[in-house]
Amino acid sequence: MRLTTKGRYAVTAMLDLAIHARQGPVSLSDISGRQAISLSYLEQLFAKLRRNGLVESIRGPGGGYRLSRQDHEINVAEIVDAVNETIDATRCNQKGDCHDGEKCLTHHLWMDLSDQIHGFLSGISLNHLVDRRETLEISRRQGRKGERISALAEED
Amino acid sequence: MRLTTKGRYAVTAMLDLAIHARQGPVSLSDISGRQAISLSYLEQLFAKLRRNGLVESIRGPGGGYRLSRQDHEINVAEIVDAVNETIDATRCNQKGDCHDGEKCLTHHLWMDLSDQIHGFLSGISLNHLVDRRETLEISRRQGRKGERISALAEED
DNA sequence: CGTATTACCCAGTAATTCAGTCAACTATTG
DNA sequence: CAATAGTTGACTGAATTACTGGGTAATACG
Ligand code: FES
Ligand code: FES
Repeated sequence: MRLTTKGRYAVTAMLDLAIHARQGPVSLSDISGRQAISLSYLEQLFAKLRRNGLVESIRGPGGGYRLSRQDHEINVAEIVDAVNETIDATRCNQKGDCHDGEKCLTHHLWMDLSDQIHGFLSGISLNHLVDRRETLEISRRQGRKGERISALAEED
Repeated sequence: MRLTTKGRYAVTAMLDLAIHARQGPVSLSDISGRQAISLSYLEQLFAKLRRNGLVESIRGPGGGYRLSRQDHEINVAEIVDAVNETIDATRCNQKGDCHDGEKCLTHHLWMDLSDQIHGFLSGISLNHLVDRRETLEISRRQGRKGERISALAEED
């Protein structure tokens, strides 16, 4: 099963993108600064996100990245899938051949688990995350160091 | 998140143990033969399983391992936990400090995911797995090469 | 008693994967 | 043209995994 820093960073970065969306394209160096993710590493991740049609890029000065769909149309599972091959709990990659060409004793269990995880993550959209109270909290705290985040979180 | 061959092997081996339970203690070399898992590797896994009170051992000729509880009282989450530290989807190990001492933007998401997975796996007992039709199928096929599995799967 | 059988323990290793870096390149804006 | 920002690919150090081997301790059986 693969859920590592790579997938987590990707989701974090996408969420950052979604939060700052209305201020126009967001550059990777902004995200890098706010989320403490290495710029070069972000470049790798966004290359994959772009190939999978989750974001689009605007080059040149003032450029950056933008979600290619609305934030309620992008779910977490897609993001993880995009950077991490696939979030699959089986050993055989769903092929059922990890004993010696045959299904191992526990194949079905891992298939079920994969479904479970995928179902859960695909039920959560970026919009969903943006709206969470805690996300606002954290994002506002991050905003204080450097970025103005304007009228996004003016309550509480 | 850690779910690797180690955890999968552990569950597979425990299931094998549960299936062959009524024939007395099961030796690791039997399991090794049936499930194609290296003997020395199994030893490592069972050391942990034993320390966590999931199995008990009988030494000497005719010895082997035995479940220390009934098969419906052992669930998959316990097994994975026993060999794999913990099955945790967060980066911070539940501590909420992976940004710089503070929660990252997506902390809550990974917490929820961890709960989800843990809930799912702890709802599945060994007994549950033993009773599945597919498990019988596969086990019987494995039985043909070497081991007699007697009247365990005489239907279909 | 002694030998075969099994668990137990520890140290080490090859291969893989992750996380991150670097450097060179291309496209766009102004 | 110069500055900005994305694009690409190769590369590295560190960690982890998966696995091996050698030796020790307990027990049953003859
Ligand atoms: S996990 Fe699919 S065959 Fe073993
Ligand atoms: S995953 Fe817990 S703080 Fe980032």
